[in-house]
Amino acid sequence: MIATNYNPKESEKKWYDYWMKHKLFHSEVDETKESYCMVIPPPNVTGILHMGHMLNNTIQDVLVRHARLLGKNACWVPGTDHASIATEAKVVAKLKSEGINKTDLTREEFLKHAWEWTEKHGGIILEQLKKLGASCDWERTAFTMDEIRSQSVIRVFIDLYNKGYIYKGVRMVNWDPAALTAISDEEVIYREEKSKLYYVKYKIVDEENYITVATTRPETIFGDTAICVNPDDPRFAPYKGKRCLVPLINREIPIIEDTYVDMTFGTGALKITPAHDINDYEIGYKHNLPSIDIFNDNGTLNANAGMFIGQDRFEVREKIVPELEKTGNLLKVEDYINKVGCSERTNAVIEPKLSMQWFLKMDQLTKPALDAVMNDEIMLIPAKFKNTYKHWMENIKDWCISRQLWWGHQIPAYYLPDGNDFVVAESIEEAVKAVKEKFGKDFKPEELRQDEDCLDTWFSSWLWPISVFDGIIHPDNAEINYYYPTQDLVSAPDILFFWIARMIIAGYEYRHEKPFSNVYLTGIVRDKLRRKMSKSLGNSPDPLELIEKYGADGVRTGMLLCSPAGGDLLFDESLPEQGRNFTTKIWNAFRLVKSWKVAEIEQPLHSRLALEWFKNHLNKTLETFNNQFEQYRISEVLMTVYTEFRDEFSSWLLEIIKPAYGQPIDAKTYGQVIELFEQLLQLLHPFTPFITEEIWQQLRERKEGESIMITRMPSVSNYDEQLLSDFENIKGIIVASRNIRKQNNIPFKDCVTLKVKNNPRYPAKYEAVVTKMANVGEIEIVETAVAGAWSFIIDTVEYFMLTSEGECGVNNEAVRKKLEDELHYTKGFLKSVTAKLGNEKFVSNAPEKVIAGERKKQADAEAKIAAIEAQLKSMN
RNA sequence: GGGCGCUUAGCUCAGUUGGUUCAGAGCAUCUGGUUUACACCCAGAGGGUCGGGGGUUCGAAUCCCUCAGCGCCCACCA
Repeated sequence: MIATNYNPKESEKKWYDYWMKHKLFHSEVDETKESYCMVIPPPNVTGILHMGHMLNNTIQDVLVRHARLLGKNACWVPGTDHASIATEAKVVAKLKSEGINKTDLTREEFLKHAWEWTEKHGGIILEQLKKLGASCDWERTAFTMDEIRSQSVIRVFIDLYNKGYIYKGVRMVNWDPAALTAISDEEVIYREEKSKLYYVKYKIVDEENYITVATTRPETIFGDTAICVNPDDPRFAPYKGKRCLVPLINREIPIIEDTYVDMTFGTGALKITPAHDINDYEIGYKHNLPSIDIFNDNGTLNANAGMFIGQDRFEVREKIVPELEKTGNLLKVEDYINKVGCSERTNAVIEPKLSMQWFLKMDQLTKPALDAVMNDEIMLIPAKFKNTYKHWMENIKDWCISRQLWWGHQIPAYYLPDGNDFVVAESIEEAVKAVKEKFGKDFKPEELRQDEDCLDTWFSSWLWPISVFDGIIHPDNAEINYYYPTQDLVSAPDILFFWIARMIIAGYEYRHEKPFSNVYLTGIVRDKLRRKMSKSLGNSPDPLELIEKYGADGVRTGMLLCSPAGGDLLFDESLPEQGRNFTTKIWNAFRLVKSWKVAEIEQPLHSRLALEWFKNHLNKTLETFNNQFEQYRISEVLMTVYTEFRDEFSSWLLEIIKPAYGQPIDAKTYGQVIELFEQLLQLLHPFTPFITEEIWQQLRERKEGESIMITRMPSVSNYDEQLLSDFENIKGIIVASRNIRKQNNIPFKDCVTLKVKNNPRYPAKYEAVVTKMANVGEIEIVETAVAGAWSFIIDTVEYFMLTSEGECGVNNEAVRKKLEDELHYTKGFLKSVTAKLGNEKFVSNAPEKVIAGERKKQADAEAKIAAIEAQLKSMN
């Protein structure tokens, strides 16, 4: 007995467990099979599933299930990322809520807390992915900080250092005052912000004159070490070589000249704060100016400032204004739109800061990675991202890879007691040896000190497609050789540089080969108002609640129905609702089929014809399906299957073969329908894995361990275009007859009579389908129009409909009007085609094929006009 | 400031190397309908001067120019 209603919850649990039990997601090296591999973009280990993950992982699952159905050895490797900054911030916050400061802990103590936190929250997100139906090979679950991945990172660091790509140096870096670490250029997001432009007067030494600068950051005046003007600016000629006083603290600084200064901006004078601005730093360097760092790491002012010590930089910006006014050093304040750099992670305003950091030289590494994308060795989908990628690669700067954090891979550099000389080594023991070798000195392990910093998270994830197969430490192992390069990567465009580009770089550096062939870049999930989904706006639904409400299949379908490649997905609940409705539709079709009693009776002609048609149709659809899949047009593939199932299979095929109430269905038809249903389920399975498994299992007797997941997708066979087109005409006849019935209140149970005016285009072969679907008696071929009947034209064939009593319907004015409109239109069409064919330039320039097409159109139009005119005549 | 992309039905999008007079879907809307799978449904219908202007061409949603609006990426102008 089949349940009236499909129960997604029950089905999802049952089949996911079943798939796991039979290890159907698991892949092993098998040289006899083609591998299809994909690595998951590892979510933050302590993160929870959001809508972006849903979209992303649904697409991945569709791809991997599709590959499996094509008979490939499909392997989707899951895992998580330690997410250095994000996780450390969470742990710090958690400790703080318990009254513990990170600074009170040793590194070891802190890491203990961090690991506890990770063990507690880690993997939650992976469990959530299972609810979605993700068919990952869970036995391969990796973590960027587990043993193998950590070793890989260290090995790569050392290798790059030895190759001379990694260096250590004092540079101006982006300092995140909230996370208390340096971050890379890519992690800085520039925003426009309303701000003020403060005009601050600096008194000239020994004169009553002032020089005025315009600045957005008056709180940094304590770090000023010069005022700079353009040497060509006549306004400042009198001040050449003079000195002035920093307001409030009255420190003397020189007035210098540099062509860098834009004379048209502000007052034409620029204050120079080498410690807190990248440009000022360069000018300071050039002019040999001292650098005064007035900030603590957390963005408060330090003792160097001389005032406002310990207060936050933004507070000071407010407070300094009245002080400057008091001393007469503030000329005016203007509104100003400023570009402000913020930390991608903490959203804190970045403070340029001079500090000792580790960098990776990028210029040489990027070459093969750039070429690979430009010559389509690696396809970006959509291709528009090629430009963005190229631009980034060509303008890449050295990557700051050190972070002043504890949660991450500690930099394997070991310092001698002098604190200056160091070696890079895999372990302390190795370091001792290396020191001996390099400096000829013997030290005990405890005398060497490892670098305090850890590495940027992306310095581990850029190895992901290699390290998940242990391809760094054991570059020749069977797994990496078999699975690498992977096929597809599904990710969001916002990590194109952070992650994707760097994986490509690492791929070529460490495997001399691309890490993947296709990069599918998803859109961003937004709400209907195009706003990003965010916690603060409260516009982000909880994915798990959606699954609860609409079922995983419904949510998956809903996400994909509306998600063009690379385009944003404007989500609202009508989408999963539509998805859910579709799963219900599938269920009901299944119920119908299973409700039939099968008998060894003769197959009705209409069933045989309909099945023949549908097989052809399905083949054509399958071809479309394959083409769209190859182009990664995932939502179009879904739509293709959606309409095939709902319109062609359910509304046409099933309706045609449906036996009369209480009557059995012939075994032949039934068997074929089951087979076709199975094929449709296979096409649907990548999108709706659960319900398709549920139905597939019930459609026939199955053995334990069998699954639709591991069946083979049907392949395309030839189909007959003429047959398909004839059948469309048959549908047209049925639709037209339904309309006439409706307009004239003729119930379906009343049989009607149909006559056809003799015409070779009439698809007589399929009469039986019309007879059943339109409930007509025998169809008669006539030589002349039937006066007074309801009439219509399909493909230039004229049809006449009467009630079974032979009563003639009366064509009403609306019908006549419609015919007349059509006649008018067709005549116009004919005229244009005829004119075109009469145009010598067209005939001589257009290709043969086009001209032949036009000729056919001309003939068709003429035939159609004749048919309509005949009908109109018969109405008179 | 530089680069890239977008603008097609109320909404979200297709529209393959230009082939015209029928610019397609899905959703939404409207009109009918409880016929024995399904109202989470069925049967129908309406709705677009393809952002504006100009050009190339026998022919333009499609190619070129220009204007307008939107979006993304990059960039050290205080």
